[in-house]
Amino acid sequence: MEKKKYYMTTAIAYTSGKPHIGNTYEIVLADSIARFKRFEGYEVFFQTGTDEHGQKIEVKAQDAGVSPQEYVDNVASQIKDNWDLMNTSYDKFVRTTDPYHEKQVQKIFKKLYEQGDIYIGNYEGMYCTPCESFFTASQLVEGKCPDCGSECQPAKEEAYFLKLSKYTDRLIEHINTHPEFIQPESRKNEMMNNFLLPGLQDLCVSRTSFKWGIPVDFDNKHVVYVWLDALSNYITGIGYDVDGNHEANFVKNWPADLHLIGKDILRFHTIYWPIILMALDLPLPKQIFGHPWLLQGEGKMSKSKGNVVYADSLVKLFGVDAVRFFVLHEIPFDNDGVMTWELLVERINSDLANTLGNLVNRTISMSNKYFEGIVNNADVVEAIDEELISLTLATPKKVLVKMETLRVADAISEIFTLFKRCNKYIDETMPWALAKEEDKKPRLETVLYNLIESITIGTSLLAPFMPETAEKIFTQLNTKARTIDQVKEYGLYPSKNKVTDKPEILFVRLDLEEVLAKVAEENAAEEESIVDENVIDIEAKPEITYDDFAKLQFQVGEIIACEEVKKSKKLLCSQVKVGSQVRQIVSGIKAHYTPAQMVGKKVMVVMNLKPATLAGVLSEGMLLCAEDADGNLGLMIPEKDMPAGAEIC
RNA sequence: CGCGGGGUGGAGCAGUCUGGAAGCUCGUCGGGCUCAUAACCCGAAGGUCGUAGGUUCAAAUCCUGCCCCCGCAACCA
Repeated sequence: MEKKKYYMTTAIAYTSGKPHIGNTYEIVLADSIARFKRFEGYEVFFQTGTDEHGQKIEVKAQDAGVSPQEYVDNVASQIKDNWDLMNTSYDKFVRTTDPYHEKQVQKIFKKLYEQGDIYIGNYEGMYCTPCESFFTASQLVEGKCPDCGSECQPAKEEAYFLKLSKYTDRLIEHINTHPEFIQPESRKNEMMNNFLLPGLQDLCVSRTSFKWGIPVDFDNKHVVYVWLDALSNYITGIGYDVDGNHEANFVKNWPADLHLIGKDILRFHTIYWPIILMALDLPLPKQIFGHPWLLQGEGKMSKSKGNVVYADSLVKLFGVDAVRFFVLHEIPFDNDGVMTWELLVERINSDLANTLGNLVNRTISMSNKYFEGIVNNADVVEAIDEELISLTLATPKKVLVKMETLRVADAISEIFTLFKRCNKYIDETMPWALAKEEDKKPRLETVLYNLIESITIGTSLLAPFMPETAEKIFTQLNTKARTIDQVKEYGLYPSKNKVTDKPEILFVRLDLEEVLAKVAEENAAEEESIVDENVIDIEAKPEITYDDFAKLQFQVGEIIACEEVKKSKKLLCSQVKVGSQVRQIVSGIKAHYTPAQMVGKKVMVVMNLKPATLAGVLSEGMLLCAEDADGNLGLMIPEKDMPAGAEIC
C-alpha cells in the first residue's frame, strides 16, 4: 500500500545572526511533528533552511568586513549545526543562495511579469537619502524620515509591483471556506480584519537600494524583494520548475500539508504567499500554523538585555532531550510560553527525573533483583491490573487526537499521565512484598511484565518528542520501538526476554542553586570577552557642507516644567526656557527620565526644527540625546554651567 | 473609542466556543512505603475564577460597563 505523503516546512531562518532558543523552538516543534507523522505512517518530507538575502545582511557583512556570501555561509552553517545539535530530522536544508533556487526565483519573477501579475511602475513616496529608503506618506513623521529623522524628498523610483488586488477576493473566499487554513483560528481574524477586508495595496517586489539579492534577470538594476525570494523556497526546495519540468519530489509533495511559522510572519504566509501561488496557478498549502513565542523570564529574550539563551549552552547544561521536552511542554498552543531557570529545573526534576527516569530505573532494578533481569508474563491477573492496561491502551488514541490539531504539549502530557499511572501501579501491587513469598513469584512476574509492557508502549509514543531518551529506554529494556499498530495491542513484549543488568540513570536530578551558579559563571565569562568593546559604530551619513551645518540652530535650554503626555507610553512634554522665550518640546524619553528628573536640567535644543504635533501635543523643537546600542538615552548637557539661551556652535 | 492577548488557591497553567458539583503540575503540611534518582503512593490546607451589574432553575463559562497587565501599531522633534 502506498504511504500517504506529508510535506511540511518551517520558516527559513534569517541569517543575520546566531539562532537563539526561541528560533530553536520552531525547529524542535517541527521535528516532533515530522517524527510523529512518520510514526503514524506518513511518508514525510520535512524541509527547513536559511533565508540569506537582504539589506540587513549586506550591512552586517560590511560591518564584519567580509563579503555577504562569506557572512551567510558562516551563519548558515551555525544554524545547520544548531538544528543538528537538537537532533532534528529534516530531509532538506534549503539556502536561498543555492543556485537552483536563485534561478527559479528569477524565472518566477519573469513569468509573473510576462503574464501581467507583476508590472513595472513608479514607487512614489518620500525618499530619505541617508537611509536610502522610501516611506509612504503615512509612515512619515511630519515630513521626516521615521528612522533617522532627516528631511525626506518626494521622489519616484522605478519598481516592480505584484498585483495583490487581483487575487484578494479569491483569497478571502479560500480562507472562509477552509477554516483549517490559518491556525490558530484567532490569527485568522487578525489577518482578515487588518489586511484583507480593508483592501490590499499592490506589493512592491523589487529593490534598487542595495545589491545583496537575486537580480531581476531582465532588468539588472533591481533585485527581487526578499520575501518573494524566501517564500519561494517552499516550492523550489522540492524541485518546482516554472517551465513545468518539475522534479518528482515536487509532483508528489506539493501542495504542502503544513507551513509551521512564527506568529509574527503570518501575514507574509497567509496573504502574499497564497497570492504568489495563485498567480503561478499552483494549489495552496493546506495549513499554516503560526506558533507562539518562547519568552524568557521578564520580557522577551533580547541581546541588549543580556539574557539571550542559546540552544548549545542549554544542551550543555541539560542535554538535548531535556531541552526539547521543556520547549515542547511549556508552550501550550496559542499562548506564549515562559522560560526561566526555575521552571526548567522544576520540569526536568519532576517529570523527567522523578516520574520517567525513576520509573524506568526502579522497574529494571526489581527485574534484576527478583529474576536476574528475565521478564516473563506468568499471566496471573488481578483486578488491579485492569486500570493500568486500559489506560495504556487508551493512551495512543489520546495522543493521536491531540497531535491531530498539533497540540504537542497536551500530547506529551497524556504520555506522562501513563508513566505516573505506572508509578502508582507499583505502589498498589507492592512487588517487594510479593517477593517475600515464594508462591507469589508468578504474580510478581506478571506485575513486572505489565510495567515493562506499559513503559514500552509509552516510550514508543514518546519517541517523536524525545528520540534519544526513547532509544536509551529501549536499549535498557532490550526491545525496540513499537509501530503505530503495535502500540494498540497489549502483551507484545516477549516473555523470557532479559533487560539490562546495569540500568543507567536517564536524567539526573538538578539542584537549582548549582544550575544558577553555572549560568552566572558562563555569563560572567561571556561578559568579560565583550567588556572592552564598549564602543558603537553607526552607519555613516553623507558629508555635508558648512552651509548645511549653519542652517541648524542649537541653543542651551533650561527645563522649567515637565509632565507626561497622556495616552502615550514614551513621551514627556517639557517647557523649556531658551533666552527669554519658553518652548514646549515633546520627547520620547519617558523610559529614561521621570518628569521630576527633567526639571532643572540645562539641555541642548534644536531651535529651528519645524514644529510638529506628537500624540496630539505640539512640540516646538527637539532635545538632543546620546543613544547607546540598547536604546538607552542620555541628555546632552553643557560641561560647564551655561545660561539658558546660550548658542551652541 | 488603533489591533490583539491575558487577569482561575503561594507559583505556572487547563477549563470558557458546546453554561450544570473548580482541575493539572510545582510548592506547603500530614500520612504510607522502601523496589528506586531524599524518589514513589495517599490525604489535607489553600481560590467570592480581576471588578460591578445583567440573562438563567443554574455562570469561570453567555451579555454589558469598568479596572489592571502584556505584545503589536502609532506616536520616538
